[in-house]
Amino acid sequence: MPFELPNLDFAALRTLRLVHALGSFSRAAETLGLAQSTVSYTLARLREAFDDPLFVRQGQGIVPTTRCSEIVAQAGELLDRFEELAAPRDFEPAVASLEIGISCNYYERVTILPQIVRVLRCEAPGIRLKVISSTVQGKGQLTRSQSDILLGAVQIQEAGYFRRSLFKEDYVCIMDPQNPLAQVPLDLESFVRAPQVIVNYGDGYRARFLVAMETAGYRPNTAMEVPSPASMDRILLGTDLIATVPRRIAQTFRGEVASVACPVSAEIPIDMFWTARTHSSAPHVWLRSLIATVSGREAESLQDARSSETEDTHAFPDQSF
Amino acid sequence: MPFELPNLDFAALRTLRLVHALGSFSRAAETLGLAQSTVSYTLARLREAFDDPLFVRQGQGIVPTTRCSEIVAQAGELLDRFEELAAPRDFEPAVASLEIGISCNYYERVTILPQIVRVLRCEAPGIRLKVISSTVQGKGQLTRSQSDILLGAVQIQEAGYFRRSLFKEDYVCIMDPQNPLAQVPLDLESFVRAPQVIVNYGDGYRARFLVAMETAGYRPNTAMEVPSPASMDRILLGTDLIATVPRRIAQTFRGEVASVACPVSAEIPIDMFWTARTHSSAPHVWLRSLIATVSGREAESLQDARSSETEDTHAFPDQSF
DNA sequence: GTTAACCTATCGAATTTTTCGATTCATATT
DNA sequence: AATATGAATCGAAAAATTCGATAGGTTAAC
Repeated sequence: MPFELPNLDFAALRTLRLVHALGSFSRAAETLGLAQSTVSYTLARLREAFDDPLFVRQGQGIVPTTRCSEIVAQAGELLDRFEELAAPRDFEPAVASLEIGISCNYYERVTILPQIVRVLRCEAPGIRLKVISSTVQGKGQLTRSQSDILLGAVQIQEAGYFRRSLFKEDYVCIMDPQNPLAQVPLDLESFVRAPQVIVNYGDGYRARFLVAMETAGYRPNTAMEVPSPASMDRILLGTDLIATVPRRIAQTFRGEVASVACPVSAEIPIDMFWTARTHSSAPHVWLRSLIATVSGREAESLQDARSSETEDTHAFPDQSF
Repeated sequence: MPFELPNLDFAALRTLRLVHALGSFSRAAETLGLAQSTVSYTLARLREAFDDPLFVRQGQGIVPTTRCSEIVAQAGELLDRFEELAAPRDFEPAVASLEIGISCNYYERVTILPQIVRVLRCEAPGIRLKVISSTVQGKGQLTRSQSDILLGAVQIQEAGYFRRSLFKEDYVCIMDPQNPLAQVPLDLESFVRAPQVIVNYGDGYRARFLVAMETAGYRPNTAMEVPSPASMDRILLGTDLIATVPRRIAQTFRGEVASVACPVSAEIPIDMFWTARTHSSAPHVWLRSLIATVSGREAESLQDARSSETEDTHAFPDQSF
């Protein structure tokens, strides 16, 4: 009996990964819906199995040992492979019961999700969507399994992610219907001069039309910044302000505000990303296909986020290598 | 947030692998020293997790489903990787590959690092040292994991740091060999009067002999300040200036400048600090031991940076609680 | 066609592990 | 000092795993 084979369950590895990601036992417990003492006990088992303190106290919080970071990296791969292996191979939308995590921002919540939800309630009422704000962390949320699908105008260069292009969006300018600018096509000069409400998405992101403007040497007349285009109509009505928002956002204000083409042309490519972990899971394949379908015709082209390639057998397959 | 998160432990995967190999629940149970019903129960869990019968009865025995064989192949890899991951990390310098961060200043880079590097290239060529300037932030760099080891004449009062005393250094005065002061032992009065090049280490630090002088009521005749003792010889040669530097720094100028004992006695304790984060990591233990060894005999005394401390049972142990 | 041999599945009880709430302990902050 | 934060620990409760015994099902032998 020289060696005792270490034993752990995958849930323990998930806990380890989460503690590492959050830097806190208590927050991990909260996220998992468990008591803090439970996480503490799980960590004790992990410490035993790996014969390492894993986390040591430092200052306010905890800091992972060097070995811990190695382990988390490896364990992450093990978990992904296991979850891929255990992913359901077949499912019936009508009876399947599971939760799928989607990470996206306001734009996708407004333009894509409502249609998805409608279909889901009819055809797959057992699929529960857990939508979280991606802000600028969408990629990390995917890799940490905090979400299964990432939607948005995101660019991921690295290998290890699958991508499907959904559609391209462009900008329109919206304003009070009384605004003189709403009466005629908007020219560039008027656009640049007009007092604008700029959406800054809570910092860390600059809308593409702003980048395009700047590249062309213009600077908008920023009268106000807000973090989200939500209820922009309420802001604009009765003012001389204009706002430049994606076309589909503008459509949600239909009737309330006037919209005209934006003289600065900029495209927003909206993509869907996922990882190998859910790549072969039947419900995920189904949902991704649904998302692509409701996103419209443009969704026919598709690719891997990485370079390579395969083959497609479904109506709206995720990927062709 | 994936599906009904499947959970299994690695022991279950081992059982699966064994059953697959032996083609029998009972023999697997026997091999594992378990009851047959236990294996049956484990298989029930596996069947649930993978949503597949895995084994179906045929004739005398059982036969694996195709999915089962896939799973066994994958699970075998998962098990191998897990066991590799959980295997006690015995550190072999010759093959280890990792980076270790050291925070120190010019003095330690000149006196300690060259010897370390020499040993490392022979015995542990896979260890990459990342040396950063500690200036006066060494402690913060440690706690922020910007470095793993801090070397220098540092005093850390707080708890949470490990310390090992390396050696004590003293000062000598160096000057042009032609300097009259170089011909006889230097007396205090001449020392105080002599025009000095003062090393200010880029502000924020005052050399200990300066503190000692001031305490004794003397003030040096400062002719010049420089941030580092590097190439001090080039500055001194052909002048009447003197400089007071740690003995081992002076030795790097050997032959170029004359050096005499400094009449102000001040000791510089050179210590090594680290944190719990790397305390139990085999490569770090090994390197710390190496640093202590090449730092010489004086390294035998050792303590914790915190209050408690004990004696030492190993040749050059970091610490024993 | 019955029986014997050989498996796996299942049941109830015993055991072990996991979880929880409360408390304690350690550290940092006021 | 006092307070706040967060991990460790304790005892009790809940859940899971394990075991022995037995049931159910298939094959081979008579």
